[in-house]
Amino acid sequence: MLDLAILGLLEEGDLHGYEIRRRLREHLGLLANVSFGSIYPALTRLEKAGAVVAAEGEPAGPVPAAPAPPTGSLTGELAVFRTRRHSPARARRGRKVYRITDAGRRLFAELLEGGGSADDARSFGLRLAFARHLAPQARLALLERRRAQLVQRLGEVEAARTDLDVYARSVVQHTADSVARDISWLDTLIASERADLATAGPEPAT
Amino acid sequence: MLDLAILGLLEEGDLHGYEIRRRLREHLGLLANVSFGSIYPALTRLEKAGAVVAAEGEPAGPVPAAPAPPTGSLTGELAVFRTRRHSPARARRGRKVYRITDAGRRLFAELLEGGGSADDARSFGLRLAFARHLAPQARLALLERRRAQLVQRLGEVEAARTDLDVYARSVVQHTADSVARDISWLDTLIASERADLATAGPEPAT
DNA sequence: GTCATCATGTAAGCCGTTACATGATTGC
DNA sequence: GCAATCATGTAACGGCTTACATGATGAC
Repeated sequence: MLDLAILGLLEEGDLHGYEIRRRLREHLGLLANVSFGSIYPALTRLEKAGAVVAAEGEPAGPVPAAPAPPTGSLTGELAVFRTRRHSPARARRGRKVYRITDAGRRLFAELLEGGGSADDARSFGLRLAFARHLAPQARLALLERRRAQLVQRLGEVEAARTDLDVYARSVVQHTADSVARDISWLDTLIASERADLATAGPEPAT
Repeated sequence: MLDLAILGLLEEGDLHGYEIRRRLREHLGLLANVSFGSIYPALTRLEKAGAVVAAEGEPAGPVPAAPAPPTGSLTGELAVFRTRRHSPARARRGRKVYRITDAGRRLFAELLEGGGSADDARSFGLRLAFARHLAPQARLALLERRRAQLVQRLGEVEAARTDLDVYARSVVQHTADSVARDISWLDTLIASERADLATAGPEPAT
């Protein structure tokens, strides 16, 4: 799950560990408390797996890094700028900037789809937050899979109509309400995706 | 957290591991996927700590177990009945029925208050589900502590107004809405608790 | 020159999972 | 007698946390 988040952030620009953590806390509310003890090992692991490469201190390369492809996001370039604010010629030592590789992009795509199979709320939220990188059909599939899960969960929760006391009942009830709300949220997202599919490309596809 | 759940269930009647798991899935929607690999080690741990005692196969004791104190819940007694459905005289071998001890009750009370300090949603939900066992003031304190946490979280989420794309923004927005909803739910609970305190015992206390 | 912040990393441990192994009881 | 369920347990591992250790950089 952390891998997915890291790869997703690296998709829009090179970053070092400290910065990755900062963005995790700031941008996504999910994964807010992720700590260094998780991030650095994860980066090492990803590097060993060939999903990312580390450029220690950006050794005076004339070509900065991200060639600013039209990804639609300025964040990456801003980060590079901010990084260089102080020492325009000398790179900061001991700072490892990571860049995603082609293999990493493939891994990211795989994780984004159902690869890791983790089906909790956090995992879904994370996937959806990066859904921009997903093909329209895959996006729709993600939403519908999640919806089905929630519907099932709602059924289970509502079946638990036992002799609970006030407090337990309140918890169960509020949980059920929350799940129901999540489902209708998903419904609006699904409707919106369907509309996009209908207008943009009404091809029958595979 | 599991310890809390187990002790809470044992407060209203003696149970064996398998049954504990069943109730966890059924009653509380939280902790729905807790597995045997967690429960049995947890029980062993609690037994070693003196929080529970195990009666292997209920060795023909004439006094069943829970002397049916007026806890207000019939669940425990029902469980005992169901357990005995088949073999009224002969106990099932290899089945370990656990009973909570005084030390266990103390541990339970401690965990129920802020002992373990874990402040996630699950932990709170679990505590609230057992809030009946809490003193009114402690109950109120629990609710208000949680409320403060959520308010802070809401602030952080709303501060994250950066240049997110549609999907990420939707996730953040829905998260914020959910947190806001949780807060107003807590508000009704808090109001209700205050009302109870005002009518039942308007003592200034400590 | 010292303090806050930036930055990376390691070690120990918690809390839970899956998978595996085993056996009793009951319904048919 | 056989299968489904009930019932208990172990082993290996996963993912993340806290706490610790270290050092560079920049502000003042």
